[in-house]
Amino acid sequence: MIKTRFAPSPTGYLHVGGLRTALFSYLFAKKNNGIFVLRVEDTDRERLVEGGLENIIRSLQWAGIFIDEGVDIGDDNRLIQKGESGPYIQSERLEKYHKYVQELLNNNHAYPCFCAKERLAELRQYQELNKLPTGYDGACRDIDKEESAKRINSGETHVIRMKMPRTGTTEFDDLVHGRVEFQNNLIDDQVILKSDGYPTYHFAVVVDDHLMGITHIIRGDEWISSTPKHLELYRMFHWETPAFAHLPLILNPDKSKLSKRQGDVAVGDYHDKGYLPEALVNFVAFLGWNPGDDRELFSLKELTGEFNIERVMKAGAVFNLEKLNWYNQQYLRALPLTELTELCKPFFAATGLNDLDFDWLTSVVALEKDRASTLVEIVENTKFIFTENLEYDQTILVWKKSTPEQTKANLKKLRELLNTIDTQNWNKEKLEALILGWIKETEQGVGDILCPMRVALSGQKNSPGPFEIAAVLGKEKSLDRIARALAMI
RNA sequence: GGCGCCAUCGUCUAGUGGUUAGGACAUUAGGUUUUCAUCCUAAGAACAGGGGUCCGAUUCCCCUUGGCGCUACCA
Repeated sequence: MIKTRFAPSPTGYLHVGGLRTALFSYLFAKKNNGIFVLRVEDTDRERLVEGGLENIIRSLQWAGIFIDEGVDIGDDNRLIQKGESGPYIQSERLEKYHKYVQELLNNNHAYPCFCAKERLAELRQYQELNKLPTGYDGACRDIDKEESAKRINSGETHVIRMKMPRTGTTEFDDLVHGRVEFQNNLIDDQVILKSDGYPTYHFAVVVDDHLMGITHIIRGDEWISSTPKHLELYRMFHWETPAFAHLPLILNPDKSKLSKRQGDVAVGDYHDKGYLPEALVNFVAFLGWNPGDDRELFSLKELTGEFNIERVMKAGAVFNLEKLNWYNQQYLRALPLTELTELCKPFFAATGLNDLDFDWLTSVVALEKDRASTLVEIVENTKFIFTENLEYDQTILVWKKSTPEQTKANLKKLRELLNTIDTQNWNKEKLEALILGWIKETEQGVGDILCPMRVALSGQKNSPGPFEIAAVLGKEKSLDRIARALAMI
């Protein structure tokens, strides 16, 4: 049985890189009828953020990624843990780590290290200054057991380090990179248990992946260099090693690892800006993967069917916001209008527009459905509908091929004509038929009439067409706006 | 500094020992349109460099260069 996991640290929010890692782990598990686990790696007590874990799980749920086993949010909105290999939160597993550390100590695979942080800092400084490889020098590696026992009993602070072999190589076959090889003597003795009694990532990840029966470790490329340490731990314990797949990094436009400095990186930010989860997921899936042909639009379900770890790229991929916008536009358009309106409602509410008639709001949203690329854009671009006293810029109001006098006269006649339509017949089709018919009949320029009309109704340089807007505004408001515009010329 | 990973249009990518090196986003130009957007049409745009192997390399190998990652009692 295939089992994968996503193992975030609850340091605040879900990073889009994290989303992609979670997505690929999830897809790989689902594709193979396997199990997807969520484990929480909270061994760094200083970086914990209140509510960070809930936020991460909510973001995953928003994206459509649900957890088979591990930490989740239950129906009562509380954190729950499900599965046989719990607890799934590392801070609740300390006893297990201590047991395995002890085993390593007993077998002489690990040793207590009493080096003060200051000494380590000096050591590194010296190494850097002299352009030597940095790393622990093994000062405590050969302290004899009796002495270290004595020092520990006397209360001396210490960490536990694993003994890396000083010779040989460690190699493994990565599912995306192929064979990767490292020289053992260049890897220093990693701390596995910190002085506060918490394990380091390197130790906890190995113990947990083993105990939880993880078969495939799918994680970011930044871990590839520390894989030999993990492999050595598996060897020390005589545990079967899982398969590894190191995913290419998602990059900033300058090709560095995607970071907050250069744009939004939190999944929540994209939600807040009005991106649809389907679009983000589709986009992020294509950062480092493709189906091998020209198809680009994939639902999560379709991705599950098509995903193939062998088709994952080796090189990092730049996060291209314009392409995301395009994806979002595609999904926006594909959405039924009522559903789209429903999704827009909270965004309207955020600008103070509450309790609007739903059917009418639907017609407002329809104005921008095929034009906007985010939900926020829909709201922003339809703001003029709700604005009470529009201000007009005369240079826009008067069409470039016309004069103020002409415009004034045209709008006046237009208004009179519009007044002949009664409220029941006030809809886009009728308006269009009437006005276009009149323009044709009187042999006027289309732009001479429609342009000022559109600006009078919207106050905008650019907007949807005049008939759609008029229909949404209704007769009274439309005539009112034209009158106001008239007064401005 | 050391180690590792990577390298096709600006970006995401397809692709093959022999192709006019394909698509998408973006860009530019034209067309449709009452503005903008949409839509349609077209164009420009890439195999990092140098050695091999081979009849032939973008493709296989090596080197160089460049980019990135790691190098913590962070993950």
